[in-house]
Amino acid sequence: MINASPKRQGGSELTVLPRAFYDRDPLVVAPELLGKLLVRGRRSARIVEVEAYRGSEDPASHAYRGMTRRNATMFGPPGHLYVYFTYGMHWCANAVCWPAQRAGAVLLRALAPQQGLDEMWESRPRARIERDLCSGPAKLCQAFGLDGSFDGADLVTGERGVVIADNAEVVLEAPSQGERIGITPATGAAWRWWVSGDPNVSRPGGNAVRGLRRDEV
DNA sequence: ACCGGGATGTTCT
DNA sequence: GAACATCCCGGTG
Repeated sequence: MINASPKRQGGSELTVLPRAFYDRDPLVVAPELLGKLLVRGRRSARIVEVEAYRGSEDPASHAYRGMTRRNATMFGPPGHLYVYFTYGMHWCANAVCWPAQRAGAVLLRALAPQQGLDEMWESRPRARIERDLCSGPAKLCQAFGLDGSFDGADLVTGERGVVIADNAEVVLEAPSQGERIGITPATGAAWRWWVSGDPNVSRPGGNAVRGLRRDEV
């Protein structure tokens, strides 16, 4: 039980997002997560890029073909962290959404580091500039030390020391929106959102894989 | 800046 | 055996 009510370095209290925040359609939750703070111990960062995965209705979702050992957390209650292993070496983190069984999730794709940067640099020795710390789904897991032992962690109680908190200081402009990145069933759905112009966004030009250009909103 | 390819091993077919 | 919600490095302009 750590950091259920984390404090900023300056002393102002942070408000942890309640369960009800996550208990909604991931398409609604995802853009609302922009600007919120991911907090673990002294480390905190503003969420600047997310993608929605719509459970069993979404061919690109890990939950599309039903529950397996890997994706079991997605089928549990909302407000927990779904952390999975991919490409033989990387971890990625999602916030579980929707009521249990619907298996919705929001992938955290990029963060803007706020505090505890020294620990992030230590966790990411290959990073050369600050925007390399959290500018990708696997990078941010490295920076925050998130791995399989955090799969299922409750973001509301802060049971394993990780929470997502409100961030009243940030005024949020209308986010940019485009297609999701790195999925093979290219669904055509624009279920990725990012903070316009933020240098930490993983691919500012949209889905620009292999020379493809995407229209931005 | 952009592009191509290798790393690396779990999960599911 | 193939796929994988990625990253990093080394090539070329």
